[in-house]
Amino acid sequence: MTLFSDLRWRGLIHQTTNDEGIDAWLAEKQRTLYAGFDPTASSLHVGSLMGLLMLRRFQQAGHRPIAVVGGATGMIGDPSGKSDERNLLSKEQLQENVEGLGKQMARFLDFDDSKNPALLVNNFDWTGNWTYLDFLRDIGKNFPVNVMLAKDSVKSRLGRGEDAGSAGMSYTEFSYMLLQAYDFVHLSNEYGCELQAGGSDQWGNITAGIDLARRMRGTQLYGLTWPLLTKSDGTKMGKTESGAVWLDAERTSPYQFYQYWINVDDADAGNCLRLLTELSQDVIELLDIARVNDPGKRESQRRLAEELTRLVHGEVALATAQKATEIFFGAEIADLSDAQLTEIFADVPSKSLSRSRLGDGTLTIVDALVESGLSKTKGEARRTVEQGGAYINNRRIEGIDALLSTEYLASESVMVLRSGKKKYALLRFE
RNA sequence: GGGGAGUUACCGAAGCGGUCAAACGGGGCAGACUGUAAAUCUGCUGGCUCUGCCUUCGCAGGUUCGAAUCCUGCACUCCCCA
Repeated sequence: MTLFSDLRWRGLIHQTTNDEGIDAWLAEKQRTLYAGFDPTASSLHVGSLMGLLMLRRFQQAGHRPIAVVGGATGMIGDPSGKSDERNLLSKEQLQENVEGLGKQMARFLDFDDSKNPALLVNNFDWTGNWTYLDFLRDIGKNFPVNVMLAKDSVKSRLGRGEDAGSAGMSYTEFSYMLLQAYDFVHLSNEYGCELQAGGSDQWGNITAGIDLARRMRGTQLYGLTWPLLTKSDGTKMGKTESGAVWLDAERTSPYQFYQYWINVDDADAGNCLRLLTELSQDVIELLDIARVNDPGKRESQRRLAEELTRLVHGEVALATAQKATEIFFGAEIADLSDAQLTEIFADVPSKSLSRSRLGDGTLTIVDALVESGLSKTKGEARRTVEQGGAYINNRRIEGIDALLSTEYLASESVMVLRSGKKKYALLRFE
């Protein structure tokens, strides 16, 4: 199967500038392509996965990927797909973000390959030195305003009347597409880059780049977009109540990341497997069948979580996330070390108590629940225990008078308390 | 300025002299069921040194053996008439 037919099968192709020819064009020889990443935060998130994986798929197929971080375009703000004018980030903040993104990309792309190494560039490097007058004369001259006004990203913001929510648009954002268009021209000059890939909201910017290249140099460039990653209910993938799902372990722990995918709706699982994993068509189709026959087993979600966690956080973090999952969903906790518990329960509140309280026979289960913060009052703690909702190391504790001693420790000095199904807290006895 | 209604626990809302820590609903917390879903069902839901004690029914006083319930004053909210 060719790269392109695989992408098609996965549903990764939304539009191309050359539907009939692109498959053969890619098969013909090594091509260089690029995709851009917005440095609006210092970490990539689930939304960036599509782009990273796209570049990765191309690299694995022997092509040469360029990841462009928008140090310059980020200063302007891409209006595509946005209903409101964006706040500008400071230069310092942008610089920090650009560096953060670069580090994460090494997980997905091989920058040292001898045949087709990936490349990471920052468009500030070639855009920062333009003077305003030069830019207007050399670039701006090639942009008919009527064409610019016809782009969806502009139209949707200028719509009057029926589109009452439209927020207008500043000249700054209106100029955005010129910068991105020039990126493409620059990359084609500098690196022979002929293809730009992006989310479907990038179509207008991509074609703007292709037009500019034709006008300035008479060269033919190509574009390709992937669909936006949305759930069956129409909302964006990668958002939780507590915010975006990040690829940075500091922001979204590997456990939370793993859990996010485990909880993907049945209706979205097939799509996610196709769009976000590198599993083969055979494997994915078997998972589709399994999902219909035995949805309760959730093999698709497990596989999805496994593949993505491994890719983003590595094998070791995956193992920890899986171990944590086992524990969080009831497995009795025993024979672990402080270090392991600390890692698994990284997201759980903990409290330190004096070790002597374990020896003197005064610390009851009720006290422990209150100390840990799992219960607000002793009355509440008592109720929890009486109703069978109190656990230490995932073993139910009966009787409100139960005294805690060192034999309840799960490791050298840590005890794992749980109230109800999934509220955990650690007590450290030091 | 005149007349009326109200202020109850996390929220809404009963209670109108003792059996009221206060009905009922929502929320919350546990349990069962279950696919780490949704729905459903059950129990609990002021605090504590817990067969009892303490603090709560706008605030402050008073009547009474006894008040969330009656009286007086104060504060705030709402409605009607000017």
